Amino acid sequence: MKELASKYNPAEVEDKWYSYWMEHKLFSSKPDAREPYTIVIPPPNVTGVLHMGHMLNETIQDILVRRARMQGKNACWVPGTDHASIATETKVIAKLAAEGIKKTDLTREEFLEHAWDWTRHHGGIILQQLRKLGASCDWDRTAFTMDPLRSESVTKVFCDLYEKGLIYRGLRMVNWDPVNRTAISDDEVYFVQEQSKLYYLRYYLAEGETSDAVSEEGGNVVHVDKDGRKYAVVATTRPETIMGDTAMCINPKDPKNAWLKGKKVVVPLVGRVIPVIEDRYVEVDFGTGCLKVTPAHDKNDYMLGKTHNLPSIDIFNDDATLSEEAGLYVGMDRFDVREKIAEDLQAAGLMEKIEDYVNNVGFSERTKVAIEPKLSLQWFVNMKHFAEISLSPVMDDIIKFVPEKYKSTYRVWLENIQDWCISRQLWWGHRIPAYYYVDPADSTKESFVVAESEEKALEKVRAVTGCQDICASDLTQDSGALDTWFSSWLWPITLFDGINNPGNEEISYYYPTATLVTGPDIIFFWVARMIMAGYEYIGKEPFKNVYFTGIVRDSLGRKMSKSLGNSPDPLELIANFGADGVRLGLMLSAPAGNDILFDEKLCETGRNFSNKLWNVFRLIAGWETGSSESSDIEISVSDKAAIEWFESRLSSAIEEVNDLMEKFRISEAANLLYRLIRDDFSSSYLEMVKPAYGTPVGKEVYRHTVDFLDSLLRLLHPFMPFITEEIWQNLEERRPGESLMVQMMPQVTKADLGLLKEMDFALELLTAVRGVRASKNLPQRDSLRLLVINRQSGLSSGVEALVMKLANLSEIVSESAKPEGPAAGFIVDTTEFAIPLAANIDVEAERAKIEKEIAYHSDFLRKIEAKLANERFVSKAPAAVIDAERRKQSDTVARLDALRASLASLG
RNA sequence: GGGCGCUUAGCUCAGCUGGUUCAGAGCGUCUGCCUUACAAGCAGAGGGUCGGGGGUUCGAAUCCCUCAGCGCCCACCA
Repeated sequence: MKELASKYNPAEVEDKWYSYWMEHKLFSSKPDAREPYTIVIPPPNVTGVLHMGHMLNETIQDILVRRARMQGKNACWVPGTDHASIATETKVIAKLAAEGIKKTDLTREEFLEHAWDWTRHHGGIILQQLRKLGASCDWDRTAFTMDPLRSESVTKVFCDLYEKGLIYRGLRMVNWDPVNRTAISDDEVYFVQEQSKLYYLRYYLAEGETSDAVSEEGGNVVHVDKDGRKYAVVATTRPETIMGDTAMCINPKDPKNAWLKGKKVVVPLVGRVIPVIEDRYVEVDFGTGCLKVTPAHDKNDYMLGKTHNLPSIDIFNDDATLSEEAGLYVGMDRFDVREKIAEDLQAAGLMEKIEDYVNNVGFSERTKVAIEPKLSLQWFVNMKHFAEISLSPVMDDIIKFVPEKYKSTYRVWLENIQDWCISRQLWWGHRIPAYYYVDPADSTKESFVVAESEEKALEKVRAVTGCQDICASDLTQDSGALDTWFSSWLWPITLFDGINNPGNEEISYYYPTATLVTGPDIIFFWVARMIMAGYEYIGKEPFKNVYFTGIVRDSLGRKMSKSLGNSPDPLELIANFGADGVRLGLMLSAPAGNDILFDEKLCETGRNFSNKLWNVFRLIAGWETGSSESSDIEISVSDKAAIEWFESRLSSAIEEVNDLMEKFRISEAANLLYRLIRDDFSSSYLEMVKPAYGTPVGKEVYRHTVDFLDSLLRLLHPFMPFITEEIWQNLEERRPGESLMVQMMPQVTKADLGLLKEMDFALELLTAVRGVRASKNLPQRDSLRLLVINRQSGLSSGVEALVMKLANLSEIVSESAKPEGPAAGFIVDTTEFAIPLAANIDVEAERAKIEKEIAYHSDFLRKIEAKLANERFVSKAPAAVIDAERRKQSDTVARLDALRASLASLG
């Protein structure tokens, strides 16, 4: 055995084993007779880089996959990336802008060329980084949401849903991103409370409107200017939209504004005469109770416009500058207009007042620009059908959500679902397979067909129109692209080619997948929609479990972000602490669904533990098994007890780990293994069987110890794959290509509960003796005598021998009473012990200590006795509980007796 | 405005179906140790009225009500 460094060096080890696993194709999966265990990666953005959120996510997936593999399942983890339509397009535009190129100067083809360049250049870095983490993905399966197979599937699905009437094109109020000049879905809008202003504008009664009959009676609030002209006041946060006003609205039950009923008013500055309509939608108490209605630029106004048949005036261009339609401020930006028009209104005497106001403003998630509600022709998926097929599987736990609380989030969303706007006015993405043509019978009419290809579209057009002269150049494909999620929602299906090639071997074998690991932030974007697509296209759930991780925050609880600079670079962490160290650190405090407050300290704990394990190996590897004769030496009772105990301990730990993993309590499982290895195996077991310096270890002890370590390595492997492989490979002779990765998890054997309990007692006794040593300054190398006073029951000889060895006792003697002379006394369970001391002890301190104990236990006893004296308790509580209570009572009495005896012996 | 969740040791959190000697773990703190695997270590110690109040129960950290504080999601009244 070569010389082993006392410090574990992950950098040397990790790359070596990753290459080894790759070389021997250990991540590779093909359908076979075994039970499949499939995980599809939540595809990161193709041009993204690894951040802490990914680290958490991918570590969990790797743990699940590696564990399943070691349980004999055919584990398959499919990696890939997402084209991230809007995110990538935004980045490419920014990059071009830096080079002085505007998107509008390019053709679609030229732009896509740039985008593909960018993708090739920056793409897939993140997948390379995942290897550093140890991710056991089947890299041969690496997919991209915009590769040919996935693209073809997307187009097919679009056409299919259109045929089924589940996709439609319609004029709707959508969220418009004026920077990217595209519609976005409701889910891509976030709201921010903003400090803004509420402008109160004067809407004068139109010429010829008589209001003579109006009196102030009945609660009417009539505004009159100095010239005696009557006007209404409208409060708005967006005065720049008045050019689009086509009505003013009041609540029919509003007494303040009753005088306006049926009247017409004049839009300030614009001069347009608009009617006053009535709708209960208007809040009487907000502002003045008068609402300006701009059907083209507000969702609610749009609804009002529809109900009351109002005209709609679109005053904005696609970039949110004022259009010709506005008539005023043409070409100016909306926010500049807001300031300008406020001044102009003021100057014209049309501004009643301006108040500070806090309101919620919607922003585009991608470009961080205020979204503009805009009426436009877009493509939608009818979600009613999908909501129906996807609710009950989650409610009935056919798809299990961990943690469960997200079930209700999911239900509420589905119950209030809106149609999904899937068209984007972007180029980077799957192009919408709709083809427009001018109707040959009526040149003013534009029609369209939806088809998988231009050829098929042409056929359709010819069939529909009956006109064979139409050729490809007469067709114009929709210039828009599809929402990224319209490809992601098919991910678990398209990874196995289940759309183009339904029922193929792969989809039949790997689908439904086992567990999806993702953040709750994309439960609607992605999780829900995958469930929908899964049932629609395969008729089965896409996954059996969804494990929602929390958000990784910094130690102050702040979200990690680039701008705060509080996000550590994962690769740097790996370089500092080893991938294993980082993985364990993350897992030690990452309960499902709870945010994790990340601190590098965690990784340090992980690294320290790696080192611990490494030294465990060094110790065992360094043991001499001695000459062949020594192998005949009979095993000592203490070694035998140690082995039997750890066997039981290990078995019960395996059982616990199985249970925890079953319940996705991953961090608890990590914690358990951490303690099992550090405390039970290293601190206790190894110290028990460790041979004296220079003496050989017995063959049987060695054999068992190696087996124990082997089992521990298997259990730990999913969490810390590199170091466990390194040690496993060196622990015994291995054949080329052999790997811990594909060994079986250790099985539960029978745990001897009596022995476990006995050892707990022994370890407690050991701690007590060490406590005496620490407080009395008695070095470990000096052996002590231990007296057992009035012994009730004994330890087995093996365990007793272990206590003697670990506590360095010369003997354990039974006495009927505590003998005279200085001694340190203590009680474990109900037994009193004493260690005779050479020097005098501090009697007063000792007395105080014992008295404190007596007080505590007396109080405890009082409570128990009160309980047992309670008639209702004795008659109502189950027998087992009463028995336990009686046992507590007698134990406490015994303990108190011992304490009092101890006190008395102090003299 | 609606919904969900949280509050247990200095910090981060377990504590599951009310009862196991139940008040726990890790980290941090303090004390002593360079003991031939490991100072990235070992041994020992201290530390909590389980957010406040009320109720149910023989029995409550655990169930119910209420108050306070915190967090998240949804909705978007100009």
